[in-house]
Amino acid sequence: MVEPRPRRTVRGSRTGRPIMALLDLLGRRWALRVIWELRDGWLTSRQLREACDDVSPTVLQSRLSELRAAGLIALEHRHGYALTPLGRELLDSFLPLHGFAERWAAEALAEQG
Amino acid sequence: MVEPRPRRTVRGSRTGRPIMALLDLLGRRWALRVIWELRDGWLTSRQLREACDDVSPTVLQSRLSELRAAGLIALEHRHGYALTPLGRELLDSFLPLHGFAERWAAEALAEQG
DNA sequence: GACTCCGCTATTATTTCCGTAGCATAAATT
DNA sequence: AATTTATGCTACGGAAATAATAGCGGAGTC
Repeated sequence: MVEPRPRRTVRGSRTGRPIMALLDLLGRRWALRVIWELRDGWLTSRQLREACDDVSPTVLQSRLSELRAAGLIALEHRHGYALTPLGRELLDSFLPLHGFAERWAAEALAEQG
Repeated sequence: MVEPRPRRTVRGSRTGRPIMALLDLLGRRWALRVIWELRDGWLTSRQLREACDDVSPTVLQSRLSELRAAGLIALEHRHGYALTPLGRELLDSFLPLHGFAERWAAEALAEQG
């Protein structure tokens, strides 16, 4: 699967707008989750696998490659994976989602049990 | 495919934490994009289809059903689809992504042309 | 030199998604 | 009243992405 990059046409968009490349990248399975799980620091690929409910290594490695190519995470020898400054910035950008998820849960419970 | 709801175990998570349900929901193809395209108001399902680069109606309808069940979008007769107040809140939560995408593009260009 | 953990890959089955065509309904047009 | 147009939505077959399991080569450790 092609690695999404800004200013390049991506899966589902012919415009090449950066936001589209980003939505393609983040819309792939486990991509958001991986970034989320790296919020507190380094994780080896196996720790990451555990953290993501034993995701299959095939997809995990795909996502890791893509996220690395996108410059959002980095791999350091004997440490594992971590967010780059850019990746950290991205995480901060959707950190409000966590708070939202809680409100969402509250509202969904109120409505439908 | 099961519709993700908070406090319910979802695809890829046995914990039922709301954030996991949300990441599952938003991690599906076109989910983020649909919310994004609804940022300026009502769109009929066909307008939405066009806006999403002619996404196949099969998947679009799946995402629309899930997003409706999650209470993030609503369908009104003769108007089409629009974000609910909750959905609007979600959009606002990841609106910073747009700004991030632009910085990401700038940085990627600087690094690799 | 056997252990352990690392990042990563091969293979096969399953799930999800795509592309095309088309349905039933309802409003507008002629 | 008949036709046209647009709505939300579905069926079906093929393509693509993901899953599950097993295992590789390398690097440190004891």
